[in-house]
Amino acid sequence: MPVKIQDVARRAGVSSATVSRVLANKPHVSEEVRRRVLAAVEELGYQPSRVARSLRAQRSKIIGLIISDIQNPFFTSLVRAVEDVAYKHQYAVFLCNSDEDIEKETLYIDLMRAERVAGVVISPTRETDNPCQKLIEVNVPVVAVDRRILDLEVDTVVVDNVGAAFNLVRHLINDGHRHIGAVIGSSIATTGRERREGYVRALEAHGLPILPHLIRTGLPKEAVGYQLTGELLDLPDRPTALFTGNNLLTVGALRAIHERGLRIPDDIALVAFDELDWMSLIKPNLTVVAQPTYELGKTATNLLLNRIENSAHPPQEVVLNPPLIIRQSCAHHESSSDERR
Amino acid sequence: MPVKIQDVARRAGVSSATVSRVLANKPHVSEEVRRRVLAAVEELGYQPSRVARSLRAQRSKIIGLIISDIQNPFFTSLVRAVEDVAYKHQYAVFLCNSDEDIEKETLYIDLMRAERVAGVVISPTRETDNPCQKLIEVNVPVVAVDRRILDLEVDTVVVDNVGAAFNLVRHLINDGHRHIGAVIGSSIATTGRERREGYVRALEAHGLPILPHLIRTGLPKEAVGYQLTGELLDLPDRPTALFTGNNLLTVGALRAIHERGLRIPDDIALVAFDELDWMSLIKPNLTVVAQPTYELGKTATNLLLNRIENSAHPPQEVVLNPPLIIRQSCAHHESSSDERR
DNA sequence: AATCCTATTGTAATCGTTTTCAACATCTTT
DNA sequence: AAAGATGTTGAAAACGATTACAATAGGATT
Repeated sequence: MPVKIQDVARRAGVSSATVSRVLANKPHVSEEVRRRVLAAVEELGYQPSRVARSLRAQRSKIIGLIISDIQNPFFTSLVRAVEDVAYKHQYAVFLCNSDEDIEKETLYIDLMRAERVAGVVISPTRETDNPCQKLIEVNVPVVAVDRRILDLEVDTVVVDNVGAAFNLVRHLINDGHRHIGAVIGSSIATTGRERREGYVRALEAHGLPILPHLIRTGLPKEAVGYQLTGELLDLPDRPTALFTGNNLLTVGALRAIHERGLRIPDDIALVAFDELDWMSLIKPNLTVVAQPTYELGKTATNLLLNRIENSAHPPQEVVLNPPLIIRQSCAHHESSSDERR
Repeated sequence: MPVKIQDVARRAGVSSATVSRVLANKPHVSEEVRRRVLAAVEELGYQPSRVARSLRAQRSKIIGLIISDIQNPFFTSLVRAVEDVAYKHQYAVFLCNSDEDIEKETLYIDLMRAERVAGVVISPTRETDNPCQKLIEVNVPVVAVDRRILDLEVDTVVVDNVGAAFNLVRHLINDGHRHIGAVIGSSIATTGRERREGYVRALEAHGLPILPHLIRTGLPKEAVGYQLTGELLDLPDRPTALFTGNNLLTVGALRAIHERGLRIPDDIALVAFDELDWMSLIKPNLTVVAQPTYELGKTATNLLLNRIENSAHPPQEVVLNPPLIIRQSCAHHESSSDERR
């Protein structure tokens, strides 16, 4: 039904090869013919079939984007960045929501392969045994963003999770806290593992004990944050401060804290990984590490496009440093000064 | 590079036609051959090229999704629904963020056409003169969601904006408010126009005057909500209550209200269109109309898939009724009782 | 046993591009 | 003027699947 290159060729009185050459801005076409072809294209409203092009070129101008939770504002911002960059380069974006589910992730990766996408940006559900392997095998470029894939050689864009978590927890310690709870994502994914490590290192660096029952982990969802925080708050030796390792976990934590009528920072101090734009509306404002989400997505997509152009160079790793933003959620803690000296 | 149907055929000792028949579960294939083919597929890890299929079938198994703001949780939830339904039916989703920009929307529509997508779900930037026309012309099914396209015959899924806005404003009036400001999206899009209409009708129904300077409109973004609300609050005859017509406008309004140290509902009452999941964290909880966002996306996608299967039947319009949720942001207003009797 | 069906399989055309190769024309160089 | 170089164009072969059609074989019916 739609008009095709043959129609344009007929209208302009040339062959389809010539039309193709004009459209691709190839040399060796006379001005006269070029003019006629462009006129025909205009008149017929011709639009090349990207499907036919993809088949011929053995590669679609599409990039796949696989994330774990489209409803998480962190990823939303990342998606936005990927989309912006792709749009500028005339690429379309396949959006896939893996839901932290490895089966779904695998299916989507098969889909990417079947669609012959030019490349994939992924925030992998887990660090090892990742189905991305299948893409690498058939030479589809992959960029890991936010989370790593340990056993594959791919371009990677992450933040310094260990350092940032370390800074957050050290801040609590410097405020006098000695009994600090952690609500973090599970260690299957990079973010959970590394942020936990930052927490542990900060305690160790200050000679504090690592108490396993103060570290709670689970899927990075609000309901889980609510649940885990509740468990910590109801402990006989309730922590005086909390570190939450993910924005949704933070929302859940806040809900649990509010529900118990506890005040921040008087009853419990709170530092959080990642920021949410509406957080300035709640009091007190939270001390957080602000992730450069848009930057993350933009960098990843640019890396991917580079790799698509030229796959020769060795994989790159970009580590961004998220700033610590100190606000009012963790004032100086008095009582603990008795405990240590 | 990837294995193709010919490779499978050779391996199984049959022709590619037979392989195709097996994979499509067509009749007239002997059990013996079917077994051999499936074994070959398994051994080679064959995956059909969806690109070649699309070319041959003159239609991709892809649906296009064009929304105006991926960072708005309303759309995020909608995207999620579309993605879920598409996934179940083996469709991939092209995500396009139009940014309320008609030029970008047009470019994306051209892209959809060039990619020969099976259909498009769109929340159109404007009601009239919509570029979707171009899709209809080439028989690509379109479903409008959240917002209408007035001059095209397409399936449509929206909420009862007029009714819901009417209910919200009536609630304020019943609480004694007589001087009510409105911060709404501009009337180019359905949501802005219809919600404004609901506001106007509610005032009229109660014999209240429509004061143009109390109605502020603009793009549905937080910064705009902040700006417009600020203007209303700084008026010499500041309204005693506010109606915000969109979730992001609400966030901006809250910021403006907080910044001026005003209390809700004592200094100013507030009712809002659409809900945000973190809103339960701020006090007081807002009286809102809760949009069934997931339902919206799900219904739209199902309608689209139906239309793709069978384009014969006349366009449908589904109108969902969002519930009014009364909370604490608009207590009874005393002073106004003097004004009217 | 001749005829007709039906079940199974293969051949080849098709979808809409791009690109290689060859053909021809024109221009330069000797 | 012959030879070679260069510029412009078209014919045809890919890309990888589906499918209309033909071909063959075997079984049933007369």
